[in-house]
Amino acid sequence: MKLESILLGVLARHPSTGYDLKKYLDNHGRFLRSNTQMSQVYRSLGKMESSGWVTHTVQQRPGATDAKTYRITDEGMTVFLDWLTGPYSPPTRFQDPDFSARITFAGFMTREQLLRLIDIELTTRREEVARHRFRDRRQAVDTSAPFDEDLATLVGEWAHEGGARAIDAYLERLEMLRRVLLDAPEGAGARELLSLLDAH
Amino acid sequence: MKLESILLGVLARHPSTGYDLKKYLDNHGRFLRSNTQMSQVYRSLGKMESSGWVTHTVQQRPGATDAKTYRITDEGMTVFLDWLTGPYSPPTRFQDPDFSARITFAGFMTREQLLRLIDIELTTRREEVARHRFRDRRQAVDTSAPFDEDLATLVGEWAHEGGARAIDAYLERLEMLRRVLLDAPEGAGARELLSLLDAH
DNA sequence: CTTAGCCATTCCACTTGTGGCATGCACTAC
DNA sequence: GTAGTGCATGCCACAAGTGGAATGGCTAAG
Repeated sequence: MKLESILLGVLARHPSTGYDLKKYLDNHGRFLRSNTQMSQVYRSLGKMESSGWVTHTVQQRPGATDAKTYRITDEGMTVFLDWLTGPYSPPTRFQDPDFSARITFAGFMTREQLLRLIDIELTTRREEVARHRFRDRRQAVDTSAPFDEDLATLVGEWAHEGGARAIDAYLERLEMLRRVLLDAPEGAGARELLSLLDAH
Repeated sequence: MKLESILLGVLARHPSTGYDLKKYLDNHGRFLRSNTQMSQVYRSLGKMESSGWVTHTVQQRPGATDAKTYRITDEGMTVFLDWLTGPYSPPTRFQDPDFSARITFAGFMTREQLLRLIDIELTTRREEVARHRFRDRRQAVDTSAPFDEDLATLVGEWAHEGGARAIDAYLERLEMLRRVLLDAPEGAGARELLSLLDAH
């Protein structure tokens, strides 16, 4: 996940200062990235500005540091939409934020594009499960340090079981969203969509 | 999550070549890291060797590239155990692999160390839930690009609900493991521990 | 009155990771 | 036979992220 894509997505919704973006990443966007540094935000912003993807205007704050409000340009919007609706290659870990980062900006997609994205994610994860679920999990141990094999086995089984449940639940939720999108009539409003979600 | 810590952990269990380590990362270790490059593995190995954390011996493979088997040194073991049992600061995203990376090497911990780790993770995530679960999720939209607000609302609610369930399930599993560790008698073997796991 | 936290930006040295290329043997499947 | 995959290492340019410090005014709590 590129920080730039997230920043572009936020700026595509509304103009922000670097500080606002950092706040976004710490609050609403905290599932998209851990512990992003201020410096990283400002550096990305600088780079994107020199690429012509964003521009800024200065807000004078008498007595304090001036605030720069960044806005996405048409070119930036093109870059963002190309990323958002372009080819998606799922990362190895389903917990990685690549997929959620994209659907965070679902408002900029059509229903068809969203469905394509979901289908890719679904088939990838299903394959993953098929390949790894019943694989041999034992691992050789040959160490001079004290090693508690019983504890290792317990924790290993616990982790495997938990991982399996997590991915199963994830698949079910993806399937549910997919069904809602397919079942919903063309011009369904938010209320109608949400009640379909509840129904499933 | 440092690649180095994972590599040290694997080498602490048994000697491996760079290629083996890469295979580990693609199979058993695929939940610890997405898409690690060969070059990255070899570079880390080189750096760790010059720090004195690992050494290598050469296996001649007649006709093919020589294989280097890496072994952890006493110093490397110290560094690894310092990381493993040292202070843990949970990342923002509970899906990030920091916690699982540590418990992957639970065999090198005592039960008490493992319990401390679990307690830190538990209290952090509980606080996180308390702070964010019922927070206002609405976001301003002020864009010139086409934006489907109904779709955005649907997906936003779906994602929130799914995230909430995921973290709840995670908390429950952590609590369960904690209880098993507390309930198990001192010298319990693997079989006994696993049946306790099933019982919960 | 003072401490703490929020607003806001910038710089810097450094560490990590990405993505691809080159090399070359052995074995299997078509 | 030849294409693909697995074994095995290493080099390179570049992109991205880390972790901190410096600056300085504002507001609210104690």
